Amino acid sequence: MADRGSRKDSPRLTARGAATRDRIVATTADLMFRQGVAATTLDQVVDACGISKSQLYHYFPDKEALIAEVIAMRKHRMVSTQKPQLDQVRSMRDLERWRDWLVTSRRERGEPYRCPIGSLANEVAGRYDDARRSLAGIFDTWQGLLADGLARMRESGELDPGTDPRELAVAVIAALQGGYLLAETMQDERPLMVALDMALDHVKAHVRAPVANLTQSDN
Amino acid sequence: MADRGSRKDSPRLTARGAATRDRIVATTADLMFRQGVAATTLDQVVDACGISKSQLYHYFPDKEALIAEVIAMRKHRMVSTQKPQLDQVRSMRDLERWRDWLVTSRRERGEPYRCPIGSLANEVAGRYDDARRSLAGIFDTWQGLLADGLARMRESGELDPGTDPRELAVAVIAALQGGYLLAETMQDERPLMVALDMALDHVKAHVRAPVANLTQSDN
DNA sequence: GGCGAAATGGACGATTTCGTCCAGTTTATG
DNA sequence: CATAAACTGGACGAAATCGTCCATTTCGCC
Repeated sequence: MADRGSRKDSPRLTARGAATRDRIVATTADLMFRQGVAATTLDQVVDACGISKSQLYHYFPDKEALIAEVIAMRKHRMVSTQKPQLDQVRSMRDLERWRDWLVTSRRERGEPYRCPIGSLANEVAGRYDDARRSLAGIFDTWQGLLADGLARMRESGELDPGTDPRELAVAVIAALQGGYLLAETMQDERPLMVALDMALDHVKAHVRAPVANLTQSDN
Repeated sequence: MADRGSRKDSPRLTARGAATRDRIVATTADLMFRQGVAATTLDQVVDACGISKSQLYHYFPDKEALIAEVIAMRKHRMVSTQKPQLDQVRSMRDLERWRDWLVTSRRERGEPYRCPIGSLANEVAGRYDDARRSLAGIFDTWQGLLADGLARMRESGELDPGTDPRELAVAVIAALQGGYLLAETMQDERPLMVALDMALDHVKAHVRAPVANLTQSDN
């Protein structure tokens, strides 16, 4: 398993130190999620964490390194929430459950219509190339988790043998991201749902045609 | 026609003044497109325009007003480039032409994989609510142009009578935006093309089913 | 307990950035 | 051509922001 570099660069790290460090990253991630990377000040981080400036520079050489850690945390968090859901995908029904879970879990937490990864990517992609690459890796991993599920659907005969799970996964994640952007901008969750419905219809279009009963109305 | 306030707030405006003002907006728009809103400094704008600080504050009360003008310009530019294309949409073939034009025109200009409106929206949506509303209006207009084309396709009988052009347009624009985001992050235009192909397949799924030959494979 | 390293607090400096001010120049118009 | 208003240049101030420094406290370990 590839070490993210969180623990390696600081030779020795006390339990308290590790806790503080993690708290800094988590708090910064939250601030950057809500107001953006550039708009998040190190002084804000210091205040929100209840620490002093020297801590920040004790654990991170500069702001860019802190951003890198935030991204690493986002990857870890994405995998730990998405993997359990996507690993269970074996049918269209499971995929619909995943879609519903995406929408309802966001709604329940009262979070803004925004993807923690997508919004990050949009802001830093043209500015910090290392960050951009890391975020590309996150998207790649995400698409991989989804593609694995689609591959299972193909192997089990639900999807057409000619289906490319990877390409399908790219399309679905793109729809998800675009749906988030429109939903946030218009302050309305319907664009997100519409986009996800399109994506799932697109997957459904690759369902192996049943021998009879072609006229069923789906959705 | 709703005046955007470009000419109204300055009672008299010399030809030279108007030219300078427009140049400021255009240059700022370009800088913000390439490096983001927060990362674009007023001093950078001053340097890039070859003007001095007082001009900026002669024409615009503050940075937020300048951002507002940039957004207004983006709307104008979007309409002037998208409307000629989308007004001609009367069939799936036209829609495919629009898709190809989107991809190739970006490629020819050597621009980054980024939507001038989407990237703007992602950055300011959670920060300046006025800007967010304006951008929502742009998306709404854009979707309207596309929906009109889809409505023509429905009226001419190419699309199913039960089709909702507006909802379809939302889905297509979402795919476009998500495709842009993935393309920029992964530095690869394929996600954009995959997303647009999905969107067009989704429209195609609403093509009125021919009376016979139901088992045709689309795509 | 004692020693060295890690962890912490908070002031401080350098730079950037937004916005102001005022003196000088150009333009429109009688 | 004279005058007022639009236009312009560039220095300047105030605040924000990144990053540094050093004294002090806490922790790990013998």
